[in-house]
Amino acid sequence: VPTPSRTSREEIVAAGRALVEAGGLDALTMHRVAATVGVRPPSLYKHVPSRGALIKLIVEDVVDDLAAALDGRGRAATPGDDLGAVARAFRLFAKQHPGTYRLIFAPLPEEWRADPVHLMAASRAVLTIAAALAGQDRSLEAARTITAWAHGFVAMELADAFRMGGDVDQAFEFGIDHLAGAF
Amino acid sequence: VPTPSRTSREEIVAAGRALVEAGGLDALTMHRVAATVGVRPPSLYKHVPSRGALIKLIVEDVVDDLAAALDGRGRAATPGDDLGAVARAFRLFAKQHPGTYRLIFAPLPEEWRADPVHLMAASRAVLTIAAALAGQDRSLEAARTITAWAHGFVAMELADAFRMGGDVDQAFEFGIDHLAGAF
DNA sequence: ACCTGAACACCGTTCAAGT
DNA sequence: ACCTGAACACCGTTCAAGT
Repeated sequence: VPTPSRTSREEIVAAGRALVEAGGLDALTMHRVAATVGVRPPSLYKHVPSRGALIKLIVEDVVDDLAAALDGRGRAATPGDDLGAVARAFRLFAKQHPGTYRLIFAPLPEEWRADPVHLMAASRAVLTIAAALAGQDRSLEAARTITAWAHGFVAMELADAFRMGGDVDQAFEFGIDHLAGAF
Repeated sequence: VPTPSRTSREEIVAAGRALVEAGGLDALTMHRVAATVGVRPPSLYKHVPSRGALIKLIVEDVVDDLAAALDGRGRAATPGDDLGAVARAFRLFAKQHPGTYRLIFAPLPEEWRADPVHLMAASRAVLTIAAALAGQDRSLEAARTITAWAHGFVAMELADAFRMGGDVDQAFEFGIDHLAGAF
Protein backbone atom coordinates (compact mmCIF):
# COMPACT_ATOMS: atom_id res chain seq x y z
CA VAL A 1 0.00 0.00 0.00
CA PRO A 2 1.65 3.26 -1.10
CA THR A 3 1.67 5.98 1.50
CA PRO A 4 2.13 9.70 0.80
CA SER A 5 5.40 11.36 1.82
CA ARG A 6 5.32 13.00 5.20
CA THR A 7 8.21 15.29 4.24
CA SER A 8 10.22 16.31 1.18
CA ARG A 9 13.77 16.93 0.02
CA GLU A 10 13.13 20.71 0.06
CA GLU A 11 11.90 20.57 3.63
CA ILE A 12 14.88 18.46 4.67
CA VAL A 13 17.37 20.83 3.02
CA ALA A 14 15.70 23.83 4.65
CA ALA A 15 15.76 22.17 8.06
CA GLY A 16 19.41 21.18 7.62
CA ARG A 17 20.37 24.65 6.49
CA ALA A 18 18.76 26.14 9.58
CA LEU A 19 20.65 23.70 11.80
CA VAL A 20 23.99 24.56 10.16
CA GLU A 21 23.23 28.26 10.41
CA ALA A 22 22.44 27.93 14.10
CA GLY A 23 25.20 25.61 15.22
CA GLY A 24 27.67 24.85 12.45
CA LEU A 25 28.23 21.56 10.69
CA ASP A 26 28.45 19.68 13.98
CA ALA A 27 24.83 20.59 14.67
CA LEU A 28 23.73 18.96 11.43
CA THR A 29 22.75 15.49 12.59
CA MET A 30 20.29 13.23 10.83
CA HIS A 31 18.49 12.76 14.13
CA ARG A 32 17.92 16.49 14.53
CA VAL A 33 16.89 16.98 10.91
CA ALA A 34 14.42 14.13 11.31
CA ALA A 35 12.99 15.62 14.49
CA THR A 36 12.61 19.01 12.77
CA VAL A 37 10.68 17.65 9.81
CA GLY A 38 8.66 15.30 12.01
CA VAL A 39 9.93 11.91 10.95
CA ARG A 40 12.29 9.18 12.25
CA PRO A 41 15.94 9.25 11.13
CA PRO A 42 15.77 6.23 8.81
CA SER A 43 12.99 7.87 6.77
CA LEU A 44 15.35 10.65 5.66
CA TYR A 45 17.19 8.11 3.54
CA LYS A 46 14.13 7.84 1.27
CA HIS A 47 14.71 11.47 0.28
CA VAL A 48 18.47 11.99 0.56
CA PRO A 49 21.23 9.39 0.08
CA SER A 50 23.40 10.34 3.07
CA ARG A 51 24.41 13.14 5.42
CA GLY A 52 27.19 14.09 2.99
CA ALA A 53 24.73 14.39 0.12
CA LEU A 54 22.54 16.58 2.32
CA ILE A 55 25.52 18.85 3.03
CA LYS A 56 26.09 19.14 -0.72
CA LEU A 57 22.47 20.13 -1.32
CA ILE A 58 22.67 22.74 1.45
CA VAL A 59 25.89 24.25 0.04
CA GLU A 60 24.39 24.49 -3.44
CA ASP A 61 21.31 26.17 -2.00
CA VAL A 62 23.49 28.74 -0.21
CA VAL A 63 25.71 29.36 -3.26
CA ASP A 64 22.62 30.03 -5.37
CA ASP A 65 21.49 32.62 -2.84
CA LEU A 66 24.94 34.18 -2.84
CA ALA A 67 24.88 34.42 -6.65
CA ALA A 68 21.49 36.16 -6.45
CA ALA A 69 22.78 38.59 -3.83
CA LEU A 70 25.81 39.48 -5.97
CA ASP A 71 23.74 39.93 -9.14
CA GLY A 72 20.93 41.86 -7.51
CA ARG A 73 22.65 45.23 -7.43
CA GLY A 74 22.33 48.29 -9.60
CA ARG A 75 25.12 49.12 -12.06
CA ALA A 76 27.51 51.69 -10.58
CA ALA A 77 29.16 54.66 -12.34
CA THR A 78 32.68 53.23 -12.60
CA PRO A 79 34.24 49.74 -12.49
CA GLY A 80 35.85 50.77 -9.21
CA ASP A 81 32.46 51.60 -7.71
CA ASP A 82 31.12 48.33 -9.05
CA LEU A 83 33.94 46.49 -7.30
CA GLY A 84 33.02 48.22 -4.04
CA ALA A 85 29.38 47.28 -4.47
CA VAL A 86 29.96 43.55 -5.10
CA ALA A 87 32.57 43.38 -2.36
CA ARG A 88 30.17 44.91 0.16
CA ALA A 89 27.32 42.67 -1.01
CA PHE A 90 29.63 39.67 -0.60
CA ARG A 91 30.62 40.65 2.93
CA LEU A 92 27.02 41.43 3.87
CA PHE A 93 25.88 38.02 2.70
CA ALA A 94 28.59 36.35 4.77
CA LYS A 95 27.58 38.31 7.85
CA GLN A 96 23.91 37.55 7.32
CA HIS A 97 24.56 33.81 6.84
CA PRO A 98 27.79 33.16 8.74
CA GLY A 99 27.08 29.54 9.56
CA THR A 100 26.28 28.49 6.01
CA TYR A 101 28.69 30.90 4.26
CA ARG A 102 31.58 29.04 5.89
CA LEU A 103 30.44 25.86 4.17
CA ILE A 104 31.02 27.30 0.70
CA PHE A 105 34.82 27.11 0.80
CA ALA A 106 35.03 24.55 3.56
CA PRO A 107 37.40 21.66 2.87
CA LEU A 108 34.75 19.03 2.31
CA PRO A 109 35.38 15.60 0.82
CA GLU A 110 35.19 15.67 -2.97
CA GLU A 111 31.79 13.95 -3.16
CA TRP A 112 30.14 16.48 -0.86
CA ARG A 113 31.34 19.56 -2.75
CA ALA A 114 28.96 21.77 -4.68
CA ASP A 115 28.56 21.19 -8.39
CA PRO A 116 30.82 23.66 -10.30
CA VAL A 117 27.77 25.08 -12.08
CA HIS A 118 26.62 26.77 -8.88
CA LEU A 119 30.02 28.31 -8.10
CA MET A 120 30.35 29.60 -11.63
CA ALA A 121 27.03 31.41 -11.40
CA ALA A 122 28.30 33.11 -8.26
CA SER A 123 31.53 34.09 -10.07
CA ARG A 124 29.81 35.93 -12.92
CA ALA A 125 29.53 39.35 -11.27
CA VAL A 126 33.16 39.47 -10.20
CA LEU A 127 34.40 38.28 -13.60
CA THR A 128 32.55 41.09 -15.35
CA ILE A 129 34.08 43.70 -13.07
CA ALA A 130 37.54 42.15 -13.33
CA ALA A 131 37.35 42.39 -17.13
CA ALA A 132 36.42 46.07 -16.90
CA LEU A 133 39.29 46.76 -14.49
CA ALA A 134 42.11 44.64 -15.87
CA GLY A 135 41.13 43.92 -19.46
CA GLN A 136 39.60 40.82 -20.98
CA ASP A 137 42.78 38.73 -21.16
CA ARG A 138 43.70 39.39 -17.53
CA SER A 139 40.15 39.08 -16.23
CA LEU A 140 40.51 35.57 -14.78
CA GLU A 141 43.64 36.41 -12.78
CA ALA A 142 42.13 39.69 -11.59
CA ALA A 143 38.87 37.98 -10.62
CA ARG A 144 40.82 35.41 -8.62
CA THR A 145 42.76 38.14 -6.84
CA ILE A 146 39.55 39.96 -5.93
CA THR A 147 37.65 36.86 -4.87
CA ALA A 148 40.57 35.52 -2.84
CA TRP A 149 40.85 38.83 -0.98
CA ALA A 150 37.11 39.10 -0.34
CA HIS A 151 36.75 35.51 0.85
CA GLY A 152 39.92 35.66 2.91
CA PHE A 153 38.77 38.85 4.57
CA VAL A 154 35.34 37.59 5.61
CA ALA A 155 36.70 34.16 6.52
CA MET A 156 39.18 35.79 8.90
CA GLU A 157 36.48 38.08 10.20
CA LEU A 158 34.11 35.17 10.87
CA ALA A 159 36.94 33.25 12.54
CA ASP A 160 37.58 36.27 14.75
CA ALA A 161 41.14 36.40 13.46
CA PHE A 162 41.48 40.21 13.39
CA ARG A 163 42.68 40.61 16.92
CA MET A 164 45.20 43.42 16.70
CA GLY A 165 42.77 46.29 17.10
CA GLY A 166 42.09 48.83 14.37
CA ASP A 167 38.86 49.40 12.47
CA VAL A 168 37.87 46.31 10.50
CA ASP A 169 35.29 48.14 8.33
CA GLN A 170 37.99 50.65 7.43
CA ALA A 171 40.39 47.86 6.53
CA PHE A 172 37.77 46.42 4.18
CA GLU A 173 37.26 49.80 2.46
CA PHE A 174 41.04 50.17 2.25
CA GLY A 175 41.17 46.84 0.43
CA ILE A 176 38.45 47.89 -2.01
CA ASP A 177 40.20 51.18 -2.81
CA HIS A 178 43.61 49.66 -3.37
CA LEU A 179 42.36 46.69 -5.37
CA ALA A 180 40.33 49.00 -7.59
CA GLY A 181 43.55 50.83 -8.43
CA ALA A 182 45.79 47.79 -8.64
CA PHE A 183 45.08 46.50 -12.13
CA VAL B 1 50.74 3.63 44.24
CA PRO B 2 51.81 6.25 41.70
CA THR B 3 52.41 4.90 38.21
CA PRO B 4 54.52 6.62 35.54
CA SER B 5 52.73 8.13 32.53
CA ARG B 6 52.54 5.85 29.54
CA THR B 7 52.12 8.85 27.22
CA SER B 8 52.38 12.65 27.27
CA ARG B 9 50.62 15.78 26.10
CA GLU B 10 53.26 16.27 23.41
CA GLU B 11 52.77 12.77 22.10
CA ILE B 12 49.00 13.21 22.12
CA VAL B 13 49.20 16.52 20.23
CA ALA B 14 51.57 15.01 17.67
CA ALA B 15 49.30 12.00 17.16
CA GLY B 16 46.25 14.26 16.83
CA ARG B 17 48.01 16.53 14.38
CA ALA B 18 48.91 13.55 12.21
CA LEU B 19 45.31 12.35 12.25
CA VAL B 20 44.01 15.79 11.21
CA GLU B 21 46.64 16.04 8.51
CA ALA B 22 45.66 12.66 7.13
CA GLY B 23 41.90 12.85 7.35
CA GLY B 24 40.66 16.25 8.47
CA LEU B 25 38.99 17.15 11.72
CA ASP B 26 36.51 14.29 11.39
CA ALA B 27 39.40 11.85 11.65
CA LEU B 28 40.44 13.30 15.00
CA THR B 29 38.68 10.99 17.45
CA MET B 30 39.78 10.36 20.98
CA HIS B 31 39.59 6.64 20.30
CA ARG B 32 42.05 6.89 17.41
CA VAL B 33 44.40 9.20 19.29
CA ALA B 34 44.37 6.76 22.19
CA ALA B 35 45.11 3.82 19.91
CA THR B 36 48.01 5.73 18.31
CA VAL B 37 49.70 6.57 21.60
CA GLY B 38 48.95 3.11 23.02
CA VAL B 39 46.44 3.85 25.71
CA ARG B 40 42.66 3.58 26.31
CA PRO B 41 40.50 6.61 25.49
CA PRO B 42 39.69 7.57 29.10
CA SER B 43 43.39 7.93 29.90
CA LEU B 44 43.72 10.83 27.46
CA TYR B 45 41.68 12.94 29.87
CA LYS B 46 44.56 12.83 32.35
CA HIS B 47 46.64 14.82 29.84
CA VAL B 48 44.12 16.92 27.94
CA PRO B 49 40.77 18.29 29.18
CA SER B 50 38.68 17.48 26.11
CA ARG B 51 38.73 16.94 22.36
CA GLY B 52 38.16 20.66 21.89
CA ALA B 53 41.15 21.51 24.04
CA LEU B 54 43.22 19.06 21.99
CA ILE B 55 42.15 20.81 18.80
CA LYS B 56 43.27 24.11 20.30
CA LEU B 57 46.69 22.69 21.17
CA ILE B 58 47.07 21.29 17.65
CA VAL B 59 46.15 24.64 16.03
CA GLU B 60 48.64 26.50 18.21
CA ASP B 61 51.33 24.00 17.29
CA VAL B 62 50.61 24.51 13.58
CA VAL B 63 50.50 28.31 13.87
CA ASP B 64 53.89 28.29 15.59
CA ASP B 65 55.31 26.30 12.69
CA LEU B 66 53.73 28.71 10.21
CA ALA B 67 55.30 31.67 12.02
CA ALA B 68 58.69 29.95 11.83
CA ALA B 69 58.23 29.27 8.11
CA LEU B 70 57.36 32.92 7.42
CA ASP B 71 60.27 34.24 9.47
CA GLY B 72 62.85 31.81 8.15
CA ARG B 73 63.53 33.59 4.88
CA GLY B 74 66.33 35.83 3.77
CA ARG B 75 65.70 39.56 3.42
CA ALA B 76 64.97 40.45 -0.23
CA ALA B 77 66.17 43.48 -2.20
CA THR B 78 62.88 45.40 -2.27
CA PRO B 79 59.68 45.39 -0.19
CA GLY B 80 57.90 44.05 -3.27
CA ASP B 81 60.29 41.11 -3.48
CA ASP B 82 59.83 40.54 0.24
CA LEU B 83 56.08 40.40 -0.27
CA GLY B 84 56.57 37.78 -2.96
CA ALA B 85 58.82 35.75 -0.69
CA VAL B 86 56.43 35.65 2.30
CA ALA B 87 53.45 35.03 0.07
CA ARG B 88 55.17 32.06 -1.56
CA ALA B 89 56.33 30.75 1.83
CA PHE B 90 52.76 31.04 3.09
CA ARG B 91 51.32 29.15 0.14
CA LEU B 92 54.04 26.51 0.35
CA PHE B 93 53.28 25.91 4.03
CA ALA B 94 49.58 25.51 3.25
CA LYS B 95 50.36 23.00 0.50
CA GLN B 96 52.74 21.07 2.71
CA HIS B 97 50.26 20.92 5.60
CA PRO B 98 46.85 21.20 3.93
CA GLY B 99 44.92 19.28 6.57
CA THR B 100 46.17 21.29 9.51
CA TYR B 101 46.50 24.63 7.67
CA ARG B 102 42.73 24.62 7.21
CA LEU B 103 42.30 24.52 10.97
CA ILE B 104 44.00 27.87 11.47
CA PHE B 105 41.11 29.98 10.18
CA ALA B 106 38.44 27.35 10.63
CA PRO B 107 35.29 28.58 12.35
CA LEU B 108 35.86 26.83 15.65
CA PRO B 109 33.93 27.51 18.84
CA GLU B 110 35.47 30.34 20.84
CA GLU B 111 37.00 28.09 23.50
CA TRP B 112 38.85 25.96 20.94
CA ARG B 113 40.48 28.86 19.11
CA ALA B 114 44.21 29.49 19.27
CA ASP B 115 45.49 31.98 21.79
CA PRO B 116 46.02 35.38 20.06
CA VAL B 117 49.69 35.30 21.01
CA HIS B 118 50.35 32.57 18.46
CA LEU B 119 48.52 34.33 15.63
CA MET B 120 50.34 37.57 16.35
CA ALA B 121 53.71 35.88 16.04
CA ALA B 122 52.65 34.61 12.62
CA SER B 123 51.56 38.15 11.63
CA ARG B 124 54.91 39.76 12.30
CA ALA B 125 56.53 39.16 8.92
CA VAL B 126 53.57 40.49 6.94
CA LEU B 127 53.23 43.55 9.18
CA THR B 128 56.86 44.50 8.59
CA ILE B 129 56.46 44.26 4.84
CA ALA B 130 53.15 46.13 4.91
CA ALA B 131 54.81 49.00 6.77
CA ALA B 132 57.55 49.18 4.15
CA LEU B 133 55.01 49.16 1.31
CA ALA B 134 52.22 51.38 2.64
CA GLY B 135 53.83 53.40 5.42
CA GLN B 136 53.66 52.93 9.17
CA ASP B 137 50.21 54.43 9.71
CA ARG B 138 48.59 52.33 6.98
CA SER B 139 50.50 49.15 7.82
CA LEU B 140 47.65 47.38 9.66
CA GLU B 141 45.16 47.88 6.83
CA ALA B 142 47.74 46.88 4.24
CA ALA B 143 48.75 43.80 6.24
CA ARG B 144 45.09 42.78 6.47
CA THR B 145 44.65 43.19 2.73
CA ILE B 146 47.70 41.05 2.01
CA THR B 147 46.87 38.36 4.57
CA ALA B 148 43.23 38.18 3.46
CA TRP B 149 44.28 37.72 -0.15
CA ALA B 150 46.91 35.09 0.67
CA HIS B 151 44.64 33.10 2.96
CA GLY B 152 41.68 33.41 0.61
CA PHE B 153 43.77 32.22 -2.30
CA VAL B 154 45.13 29.11 -0.62
CA ALA B 155 41.79 28.37 1.07
CA MET B 156 40.09 28.37 -2.32
CA GLU B 157 42.92 26.35 -3.79
CA LEU B 158 42.68 23.74 -1.02
CA ALA B 159 38.90 23.63 -1.43
CA ASP B 160 39.40 23.04 -5.16
CA ALA B 161 37.35 26.17 -5.88
CA PHE B 162 39.38 27.35 -8.90
CA ARG B 163 37.46 25.42 -11.49
CA MET B 164 37.39 27.74 -14.46
CA GLY B 165 40.67 26.69 -15.99
CA GLY B 166 43.64 29.03 -16.27
CA ASP B 167 47.01 28.74 -14.59
CA VAL B 168 46.64 28.92 -10.81
CA ASP B 169 50.37 29.52 -10.16
CA GLN B 170 50.23 32.40 -12.60
CA ALA B 171 47.17 33.84 -10.85
CA PHE B 172 49.10 33.77 -7.58
CA GLU B 173 52.07 35.63 -9.10
CA PHE B 174 49.63 38.09 -10.67
CA GLY B 175 48.25 38.76 -7.20
CA ILE B 176 51.73 39.31 -5.75
CA ASP B 177 52.67 41.75 -8.50
CA HIS B 178 49.53 43.82 -8.29
CA LEU B 179 49.42 43.89 -4.50
CA ALA B 180 53.06 44.97 -4.40
CA GLY B 181 52.10 47.95 -6.55
CA ALA B 182 48.78 48.71 -4.91
CA PHE B 183 49.81 50.67 -1.83
C1' DA C 1 49.25 9.23 39.89
C1' DC C 2 47.93 7.21 35.96
C1' DC C 3 45.39 3.45 33.62
C1' DT C 4 41.34 0.46 32.83
C1' DG C 5 36.55 -1.57 31.88
C1' DA C 6 31.95 -0.53 32.13
C1' DA C 7 28.57 2.61 31.30
C1' DC C 8 25.76 6.63 29.31
C1' DA C 9 23.98 9.44 25.86
C1' DC C 10 24.69 10.26 21.55
C1' DC C 11 25.93 9.53 16.31
C1' DG C 12 25.07 7.53 10.80
C1' DT C 13 23.20 3.90 8.53
C1' DT C 14 20.87 -0.66 7.34
C1' DC C 15 17.06 -3.62 7.17
C1' DA C 16 13.12 -6.30 7.94
C1' DA C 17 8.49 -5.43 9.05
C1' DG C 18 4.48 -2.56 9.08
C1' DT C 19 0.78 0.27 6.57
C1' DA D 1 5.88 3.89 -1.55
C1' DC D 2 7.08 5.65 2.54
C1' DC D 3 7.58 5.06 7.58
C1' DT D 4 9.06 2.59 11.76
C1' DG D 5 11.69 0.04 15.59
C1' DA D 6 15.54 -2.60 16.35
C1' DA D 7 20.11 -3.17 15.56
C1' DC D 8 25.24 -2.29 14.52
C1' DA D 9 29.42 0.03 14.78
C1' DC D 10 30.95 3.94 16.15
C1' DC D 11 31.51 8.53 18.97
C1' DG D 12 32.97 11.81 23.68
C1' DT D 13 33.03 11.60 28.36
C1' DT D 14 32.50 10.04 33.35
C1' DC D 15 33.60 7.23 37.10
C1' DA D 16 34.60 3.68 40.21
C1' DA D 17 38.08 0.31 40.63
C1' DG D 18 42.65 -1.36 39.88
C1' DT D 19 47.90 -0.90 40.33
